[in-house]
Amino acid sequence: MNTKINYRNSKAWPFIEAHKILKKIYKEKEKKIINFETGYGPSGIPHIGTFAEVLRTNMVRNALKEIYDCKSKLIAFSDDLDALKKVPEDYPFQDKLLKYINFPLSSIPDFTGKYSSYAEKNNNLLKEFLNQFNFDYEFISSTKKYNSGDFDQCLLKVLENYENISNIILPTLRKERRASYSPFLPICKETGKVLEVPIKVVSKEDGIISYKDQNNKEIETLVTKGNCKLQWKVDWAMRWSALDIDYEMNGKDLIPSFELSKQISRFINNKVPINMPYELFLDQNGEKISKSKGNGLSIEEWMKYGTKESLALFMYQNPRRAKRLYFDCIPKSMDEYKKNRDNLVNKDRELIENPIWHIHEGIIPSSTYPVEFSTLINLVTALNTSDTNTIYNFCLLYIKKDLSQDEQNNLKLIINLAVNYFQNFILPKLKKREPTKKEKEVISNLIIEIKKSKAELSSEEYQNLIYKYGKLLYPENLREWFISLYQILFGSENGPRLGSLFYLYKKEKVLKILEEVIK
RNA sequence: GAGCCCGUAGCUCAGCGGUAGAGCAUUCGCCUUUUAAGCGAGGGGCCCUGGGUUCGAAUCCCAGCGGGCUCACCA
Repeated sequence: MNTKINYRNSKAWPFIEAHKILKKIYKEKEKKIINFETGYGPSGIPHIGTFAEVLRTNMVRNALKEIYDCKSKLIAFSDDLDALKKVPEDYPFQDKLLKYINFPLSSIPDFTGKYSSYAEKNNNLLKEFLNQFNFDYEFISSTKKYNSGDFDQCLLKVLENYENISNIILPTLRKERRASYSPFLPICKETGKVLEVPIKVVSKEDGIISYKDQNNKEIETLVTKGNCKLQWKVDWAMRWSALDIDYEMNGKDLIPSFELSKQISRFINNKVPINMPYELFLDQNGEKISKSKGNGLSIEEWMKYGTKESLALFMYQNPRRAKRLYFDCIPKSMDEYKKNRDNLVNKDRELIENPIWHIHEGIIPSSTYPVEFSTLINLVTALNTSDTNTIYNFCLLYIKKDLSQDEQNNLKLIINLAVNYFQNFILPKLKKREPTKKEKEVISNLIIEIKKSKAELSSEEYQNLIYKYGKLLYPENLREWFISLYQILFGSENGPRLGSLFYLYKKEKVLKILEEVIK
């Protein structure tokens, strides 16, 4: 911790959140470790929202580290004992999965055969994403925790307060649902399904309840040792106590649920984390992003066109505001990242207000890419090519200074991203125009002249030739000539300096391109 | 019905007590050689309305109007 900085006045939200934690734990003298939790439901592939939650929670954790010397832990908790409620629309083995409705996710096979269960596959996808960002986290499987008995003590407490807890939930439910509601969901020994059935308390001391199975037979079961799962709002509250959770974020859709779980926790160990609700991501039209609709962006899609840092920056900005998440966000975020990185000053005070500090957990990279991403996209568009070497060499012509190894690597990296962006979003919209009869004539004369030259031409020589023939066609207004060439060659009104481009392409390729145009 | 978010340039948004900002769009000027991947110059705003706090409000508070999302099945 740097004592010179007054963190208390920081406007950066991770510090504001960290101070809320500090304020609370000052009262708990025994506190040895601060636990941050993020939840994940592995019923489908990880959502970008889940990812955002981990990223943002980690930013708070990092801010806390800066102001308070204390151990902390980031828990990624997977609700893999939850029952499968419906088959995700994009899942390839629809029919096979349909047979497993109401089964715990961790008990469903993975039909690709690569993982031990359906939940395991999705859990691993999440871990892969988190590992890409080098998060330091502890992954916890709900199934393992229930089965190991780690939750037993808290489960018995829930049973002990069965009536009190039920009374909190029941008023929030509709009549039909009230009849069948129970905080405990027995896992059927015969079928393996998670049952939503009314239960009777048999013995609070021994932790035994009973329910009627599908054949109307009265079955007794322990609530402990993985025989029962808690209904989720109770489950959430139980987890706070069992895992001693100090901080947890949630989407605004869970605000009412959080309030209920908070009440429930009074009957367990009364542990309620500091909480920050965040706004949900919207798509281009302002609608909620959902996997089934396929709108908005997935993590993979972002990573195809932007760096992980640009994604992290997007997640950092204004978590309490609903933000539209679509393709246009990527170049903007890429440019803002560079701007923030270039604006970095060494003053501590300003450093912690800069998103870059939070994105990189306080360890600032020594350099970033040497050109703005949007400029690079313009270049790729102007060159109308996906050839990364040509683009790279043109960049070097333009930058005119030596690049460090890091900068070279960064440049190569974002050129690939820019090419992807160009191919998917710009190329389909470009329309090259046919040259007029006169233009064809002039271009073919240009071709002849280039052919005449024995050696390779320099960029100046190419440029001179272009001027020479342009003057024949547009003696008063050479500008028209260039606009025409750009339209014919690239489908846009602006373009690169043609002499330089031809020089990079070399004679053979230049001739090929020009001949193609006048066919 | 309840909760949350948002109303700032034509569009998308940033700013969140101290002279109204960016990108894109638009208008004008610029191609025989310091980078047209553009460059230079301009136009465009009762910062939703009304009240309050303040020396001072786009910014904070209250009320309203408008837009949107979420929850009230499941998680």
